[in-house]
Amino acid sequence: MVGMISVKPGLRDRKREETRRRLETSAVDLVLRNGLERATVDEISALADVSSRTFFNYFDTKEDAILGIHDAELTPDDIAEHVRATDGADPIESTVMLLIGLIRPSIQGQALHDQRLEVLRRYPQLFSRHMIQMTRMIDGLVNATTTILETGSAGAGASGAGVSGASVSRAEAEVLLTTCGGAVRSAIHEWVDNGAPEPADVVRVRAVELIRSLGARLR
Amino acid sequence: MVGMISVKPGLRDRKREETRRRLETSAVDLVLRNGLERATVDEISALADVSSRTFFNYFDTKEDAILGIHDAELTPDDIAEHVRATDGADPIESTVMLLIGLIRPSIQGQALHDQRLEVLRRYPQLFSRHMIQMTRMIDGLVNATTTILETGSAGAGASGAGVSGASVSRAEAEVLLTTCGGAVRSAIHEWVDNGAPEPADVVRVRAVELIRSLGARLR
DNA sequence: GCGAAAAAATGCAGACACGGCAAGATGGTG
DNA sequence: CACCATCTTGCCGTGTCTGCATTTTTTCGC
Repeated sequence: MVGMISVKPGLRDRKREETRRRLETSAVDLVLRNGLERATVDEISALADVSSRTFFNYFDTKEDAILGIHDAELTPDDIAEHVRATDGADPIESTVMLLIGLIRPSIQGQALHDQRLEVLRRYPQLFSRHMIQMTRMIDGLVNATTTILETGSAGAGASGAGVSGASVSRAEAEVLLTTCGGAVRSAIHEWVDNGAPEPADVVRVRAVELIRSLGARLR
Repeated sequence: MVGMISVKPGLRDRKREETRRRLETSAVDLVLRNGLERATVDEISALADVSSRTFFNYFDTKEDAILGIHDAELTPDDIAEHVRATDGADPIESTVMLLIGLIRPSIQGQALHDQRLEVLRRYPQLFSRHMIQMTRMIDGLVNATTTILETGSAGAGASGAGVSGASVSRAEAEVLLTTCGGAVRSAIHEWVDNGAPEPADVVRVRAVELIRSLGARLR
């Protein structure tokens, strides 16, 4: 479900993508214009030229639209795919990349980019949404990883996603992933507070750095 | 605001405490009886013999009532107090104790105890509420710690809460605290999934163990 | 005790998020 | 073109949560 939808978009899917984009930009625009509270789903939908009912066909909550979160479910296959793609890389680095990839849309929406950053700067509460999302991802990750380890469906490459080895309890995996998620969150936070030059790279490097630093401190 | 409210409860405060307790038990009861979705604020309030309007004088959200979360604000003074109380203890251990203390009510409500655990077992989504709460606490903690470090209001004991030393960036502190929070969350999760014998001790020990294990793995 | 002041409870009205359902519009396909 | 799947939309309901004005309850000085 990650890199396999490239045969041909088709008008339908293009329109759907376009509508989603319009909803996201409308949401961000209205939040910046009227404030987070005063931006209602009705207004956002109206500005995007769809019914407010349709809004909920695209997003679960208002905040998801603002952040551009597609509720990315993470299947065991996705993990396996990622493991394969980043084979040989450092486990921590690989894990951080995976997590960043999941919330990338919310921080890298091209034209929305600057405005979305401004929103995050003005309403830092939205970061908690990131954390929730991250937690859900982590749960999914742990489950998926467990599945992989049990079924061995990732083949010989099952030792790369940072949760490698058979002697890792579920709790240990959760803690490791939570730490990575927290590092990513903090790195994004820093990055937003500054001007935010190049996206993923800076964040990734900083996140890994933070994890290393923690490792040193836990001695 | 932590250990100083012991002069004399007074009728008012006792009643208030009682009402809160009734709301919490009513919430838990109804969730177990009718399910999480079908338990409405109106029902909960009715069962607790207060108006549904009053409900929101006690809790911000329905889930807060179910979990028994009082929205514990953490002031710099609280931190200083805690630092003083756990002076000499291991920084990690001290930090874990602080975090556990903040969500203790939600896992240690005496008579509610078993039922609340059953709720958590049936609806694990509620754990995410814990995580939000934890994140908020962490933000508060980081801010408070910064204040302490700047003003030095904790006196000579400012080097105990796990965020000691002057060379700790905000991001580093966040990551460390997030890790501790994640460890506590996972420890509670495990503890709930089992029968849950003695509360705080088991959770604390396990959480610290998880953090140590992570430290070893981050080599 | 008693009466004023503070605090809490309540009722009411309403904004808003979100969901189910069924009818209508529209792109994909043989 | 016709058929099917999917998407949109309107309608209406339920439930969360808030502001405001009013009433009840507790506290406290006297």
